Amino acid sequence: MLTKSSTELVRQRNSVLVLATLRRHGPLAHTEISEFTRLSSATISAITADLEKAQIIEKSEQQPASGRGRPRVLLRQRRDCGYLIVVIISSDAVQYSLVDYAGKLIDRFSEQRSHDPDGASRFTNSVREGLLRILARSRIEQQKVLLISISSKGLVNSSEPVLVWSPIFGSDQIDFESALRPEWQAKIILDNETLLVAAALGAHEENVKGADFRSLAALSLGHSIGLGIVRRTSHGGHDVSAPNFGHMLHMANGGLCRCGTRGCIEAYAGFYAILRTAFEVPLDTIPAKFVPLAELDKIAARARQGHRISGFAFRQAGLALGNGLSRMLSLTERMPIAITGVGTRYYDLLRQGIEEGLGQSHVVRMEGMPELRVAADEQNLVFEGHLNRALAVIDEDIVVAGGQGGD
Amino acid sequence: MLTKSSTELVRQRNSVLVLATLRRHGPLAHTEISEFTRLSSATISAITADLEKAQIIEKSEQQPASGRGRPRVLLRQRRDCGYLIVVIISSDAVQYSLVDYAGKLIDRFSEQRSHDPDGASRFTNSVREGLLRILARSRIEQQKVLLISISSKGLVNSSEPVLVWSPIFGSDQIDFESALRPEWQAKIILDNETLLVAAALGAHEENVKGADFRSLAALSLGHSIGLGIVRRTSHGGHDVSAPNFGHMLHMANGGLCRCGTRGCIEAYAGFYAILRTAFEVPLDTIPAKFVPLAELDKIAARARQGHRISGFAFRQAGLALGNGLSRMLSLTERMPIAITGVGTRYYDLLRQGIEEGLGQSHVVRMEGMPELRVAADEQNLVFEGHLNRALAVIDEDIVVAGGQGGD
DNA sequence: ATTTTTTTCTCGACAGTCGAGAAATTTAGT
DNA sequence: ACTAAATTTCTCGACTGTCGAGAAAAAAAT
Repeated sequence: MLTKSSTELVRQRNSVLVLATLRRHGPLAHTEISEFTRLSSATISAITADLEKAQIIEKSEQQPASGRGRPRVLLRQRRDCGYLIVVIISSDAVQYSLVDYAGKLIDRFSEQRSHDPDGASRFTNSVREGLLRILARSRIEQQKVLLISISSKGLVNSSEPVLVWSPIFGSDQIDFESALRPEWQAKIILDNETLLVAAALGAHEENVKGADFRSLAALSLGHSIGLGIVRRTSHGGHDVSAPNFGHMLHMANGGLCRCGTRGCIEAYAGFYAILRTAFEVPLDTIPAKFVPLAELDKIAARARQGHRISGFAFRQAGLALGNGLSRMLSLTERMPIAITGVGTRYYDLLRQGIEEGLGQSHVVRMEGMPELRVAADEQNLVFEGHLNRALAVIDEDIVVAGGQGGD
Repeated sequence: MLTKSSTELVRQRNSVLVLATLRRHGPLAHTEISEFTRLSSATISAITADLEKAQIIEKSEQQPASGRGRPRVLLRQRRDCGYLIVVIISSDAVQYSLVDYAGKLIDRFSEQRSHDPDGASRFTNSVREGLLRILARSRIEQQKVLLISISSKGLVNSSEPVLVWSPIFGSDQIDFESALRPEWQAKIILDNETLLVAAALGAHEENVKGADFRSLAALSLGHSIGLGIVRRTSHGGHDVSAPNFGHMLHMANGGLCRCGTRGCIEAYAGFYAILRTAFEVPLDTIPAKFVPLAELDKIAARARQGHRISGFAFRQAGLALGNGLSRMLSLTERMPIAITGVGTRYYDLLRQGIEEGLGQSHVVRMEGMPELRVAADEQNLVFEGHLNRALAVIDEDIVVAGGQGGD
C-alpha cells in the first residue's frame, strides 16, 4: 500500500485480467469475457479494441453460427505476437522448447549434458548454442522472442536469474542474465523445477476447487529432493516459493550429504542415501556422484520381498521426509502434499515412513495427517508450470509496454 | 489478479495511503502529504476534503507560522473518530488498553488471571467483563469502539479470531467472535503475540532502512517459545505470520513437551525444559506446569559460575533453537533474527548453542550466519504491534465504509 | 504599500468504467 | 420474401478519478 494508484493502472490491471481469462478459457467472445471478468461490456469493447490495435489479440475466423442472434466473434491471442523459449535443465540433459504466444509448442529438442565437472562456463556456452539452434530451426526473428524461461533443480535467487546452488554445479553460481544478455534482449527468468510443478498443480487445483483452494506443496523425489509451495494471495494471485528443503537439517551431525554438510534430509532420502543405508556403508562416507536407477530398483525389489535392511533404507528415507514435512507444516498452514518425481515408484516403500515421520510432530497430531497424493508425469507438470508463469509474465510486460510504446 | 479494478478502488487505495502516511509521519501539511505519497496536490485536496467532510481528519489549530509565505495548515486524524481496545493476554494477567483513533492511550488496567484450569468459558466471561469495565470507566459510547485487537501466545486461526491452541488453555479452542458478537459490533481481530513483536520490529526496520528492508524474524523466549516473521510484499505492504515454532519437531522421540508430543523445540528450550535438564530429571517426565523465574535465575547463576550441568541445560536449549531457526531459514530467505522475551536475560548462556545449532545446517554454511540481535522491552513491542496493525485495519474499514455510507 | 515567497485551492483536460440503448446479424415463423 | 424475435457487439453520455497549471490566500521582507 506504499505506492499510489491511478486510472492508467486500472486499465493495465484490467487488460491483464482480460488476457489472463483468455488464457484460462481459450478463445472467448466479448460477452463471455465480460461474464468471466465481471467487467461491463463497454469496458471489454474498449480494452479489446486497444489490444487488437496493438496486435496482441485478433478476431478469429467466424465459426458455424450456433443458435440464433448475431453470431459471436471469438477473440484469441495472436500466435505471432511473440515467442517463448523454455529451457529445462535436468541432471542428464537440457531440453529446449519453442512456444508461441498462444502457448502452442512449435519446436523441441533435447541435448545430452556432458558429465564433465568443468562446469559452469562450458555449460552456459552450450545453453547459448542451444538457444541459437532452436531459433535457427524455426526461422523466427530473435527480437520476437520475448522471454526465456529456464528451470533447474537447486536453489535460485528469487529476484535475479542466478542459480545459487545446484546438485549439478554445486555452489558454482551460474548467472544467466550476464551469460545471455548482450546476445538476447528477451527477458530471462529462472525458477526451481519443483516450484514449477507446484505452480502447475496449484493451477489444476484452483480450476477444480475455485476459491476454496488455499495452498499446496509439491515434493519431488529423486537423486535430490525438491519442494515447492503455492499459496493463494489475498488478491487472488498465486505466491509460489521453492525452499531449500532437500538440505534442511534433518538430524544434527547426521549422515554426510553431497553438499558437504551433515544431516541434510537428502542425506537420508536422496537416492544415493538410500543406497548407502541399504549397503550399510558408514554414514560419513562421501556419497556416490551418480546412482543408476536400476541399482535402486534392485534394492526396492529386495525390500518388497521382505529383505530387512533394504526395507529399512526406504523407511529411513520416509522418516526423514516425514519429519521434514512436519517441520514445514509447523511453519505454514495445513496443506495437501503432492509427491512427484522418479522416486514415486518407491512410494509403496516410503509411505509408512513418511506418515510415521509426520505423526511424530505436534501439528500433525493437532490438525491431522495432511492429504498425501502422488502426481505422476513430473516432466509435463514442469513444462506446464513454465507456460503458466512465463505467459503470465509476457502478458503483463506486453500490456505495460503497449501502453508506453503506443503504436 | 483475479479481481477487477475500478476508479473507485483507486480513490479508496489512495485515501488509505494518505491516512497511512499521516500515521507514519504525524500531522502533515497538504504539501508534505503530496511529497510523501507522490500524489499531485490537486488529488490531495480532493481526498482530504472528502476525509474532512466524513469527520475522519481535521485541520489542526494553526501553529506559529515559521518562515514566510502562506502558513501551512496541518492535517491530523480526529481523535474522536473512533476507538480501539487492545487486549493482551499473558500467562498471569490480561491487560486492557483503550486507545483513540490518533493512537493515543486513554486508559489502561490489568487483571490477574485466575490459575484455575476450568478454563475457556470462564475466561471469555472475564474478558467480556474487562471490556465492559474499560468502556464504563471512559464513558465512551460502545458504538464508537471500532475494533477490539486481542493477542495471546499460541496458535491462531489466520482468518477468524479463534485461538486454536495456547499454552494456557491447551487445545480448548476459544472463539472470540462468537463470545463477544451479540454484545459488541466492533470488528474483532486476534493475533499471536510474537507476530505483533515481529510487526513492530519490521516497522522500525523499515523506517531505518527504507526499501532495503526485506524481512525479519522475532524469536520470543520464555515459558514457551514464539516466532513471528515479517516480509515486505511486492506492493510495499507487510506480510506477517506466526508459525507454530515452539512445537516444531526438534528431535524425533525426544523429550516430552507440555503439549503431549515428544521432541518439540519447547521441550528443550522452554523454561521448564531447561529446569528439567539442569536437574537431570528424565526427559519423559511430565513437565512442571509453571516455573518460577527465580528458579531459573538460580540455574543461570550456577551456569555462569561454571557449573557443568547447568551450563549444559542452556546450551542444549540453544542448540534446539539454533537447529529450529536453521530449518526455518531453509524454508525462507536469509533474514535477521531479533530475540525478545524474558529469556533474553539468559542470552549470554544461550548464544553459543544457538550459533552452533545454526551452523550445523547447509543454509547457514552457504549464506553465512544470520544477524542475531536482542530486542528488549517485549511488552512495548507487543503494544506497538497492536497499534500498527489495528489502526491500519481501522483506516481501511473507515475508508470503505465512508465511501458507501457517504454523507 | 509593494514585492516575494510559500501554501492551498480551483479549473479544465484527460483517462477509465458503467448502464442503456442503438446497430448488426442471424434464426424462426408466416 | 418478409417480418419478428433473439442475441451479440458497438456507441454515447454520465460519472469518478488524477494531473498540471495557474489563481487565490496569507504571511514576511523590502
